[in-house]
Amino acid sequence: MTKPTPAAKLAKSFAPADARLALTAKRFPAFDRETVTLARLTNFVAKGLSNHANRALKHHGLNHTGYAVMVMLFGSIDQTLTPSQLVDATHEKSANITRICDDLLRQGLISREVDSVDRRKVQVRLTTAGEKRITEVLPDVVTVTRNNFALLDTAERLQLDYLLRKVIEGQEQMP
Amino acid sequence: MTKPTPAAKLAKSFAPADARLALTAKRFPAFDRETVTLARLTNFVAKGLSNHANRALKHHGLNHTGYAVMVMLFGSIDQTLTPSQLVDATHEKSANITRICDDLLRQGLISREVDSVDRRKVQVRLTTAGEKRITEVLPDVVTVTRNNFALLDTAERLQLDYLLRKVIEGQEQMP
DNA sequence: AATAGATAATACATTTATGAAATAAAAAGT
DNA sequence: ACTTTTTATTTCATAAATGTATTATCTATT
Repeated sequence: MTKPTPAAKLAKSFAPADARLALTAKRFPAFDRETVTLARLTNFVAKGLSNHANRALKHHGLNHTGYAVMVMLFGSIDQTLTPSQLVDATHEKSANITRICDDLLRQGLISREVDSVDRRKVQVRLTTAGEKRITEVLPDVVTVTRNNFALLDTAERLQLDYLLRKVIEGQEQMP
Repeated sequence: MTKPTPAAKLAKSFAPADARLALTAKRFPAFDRETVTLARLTNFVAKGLSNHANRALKHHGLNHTGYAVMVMLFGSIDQTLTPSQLVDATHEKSANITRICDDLLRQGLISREVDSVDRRKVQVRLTTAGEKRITEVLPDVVTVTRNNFALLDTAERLQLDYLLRKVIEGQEQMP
């Protein structure tokens, strides 16, 4: 038998990837099967999260990135952030923030105003329509998001939270 | 004081997101802060993984998705899979697999052949050049991938593996 | 106060990814 | 045998994301 797959009973849709990575590890000894598997698992979970969120958001005229921007604005003082702060909060690249804000602006969900103190900065603010939209959308998306993690109990969620932050901490130390 | 952030010392780059989500939870009681946070953390870790991998892959003429395709082929019998099997192994959409294979074919790293038994199917196979390329690339990418998880010990890696699979299991049960 | 360097945001070209439709072949049902 | 349905892949139009360059403004240094 080949090396046992961790938690073999779980997550059938990951089985094909498991099988391929197991064989790669066999053929290429330096292959670090566990960390590569973790990378693929993370990628897969992230895809599932955004796919499910997008489905719930589509008929609200949003996708998961536009939604992320609006949530971050909603959770900010005066419902206002600069594009740079949106980059920091969403981890999207600045060019993507510009593009997404262009779209939200077209929909009338945000406004843009040059900062009067530092004129390099732009203040992006949720409009009344934007606040209305996000509060309409939130219940749906929150439910969908929760469903992704429905099988984890409270302790497991906290553990996952901790482990993911520890990974990020490691990533921050990478060149 | 607002509710304490889990593992507050860890992962500075997630602090802005934490702050926004905390305030959103305050303003919108139905907001499930912990699961939404988990979703953002997962998204962020996945971004970091692909960004770091892409940097290591760029001067090998690959990106992380093309690399994923080649690894899955490398770990397959006769180093051959159909596009559908590549979809199952990589979790990329079929149209994307077609596009990526077009590129790998242009580079001479794979071959495509119509299956003689079931003529709907296409057998995608790693060429000699493809095998050479992937074995050149693997050490670099494996090192980079490992570095992402450098701060986790063995038990934590197994725990993360288990939790991610449990999330996937939950996602599989979603409509 | 003039200049050099850093920061902020956007524009543009290109790459990457997707949904939906089209094409083709096999399998299932009649 | 014939029709319907399902499966497999690709095509095409579009969306989403990125890297790099550009413009503008601020900060620090001389």
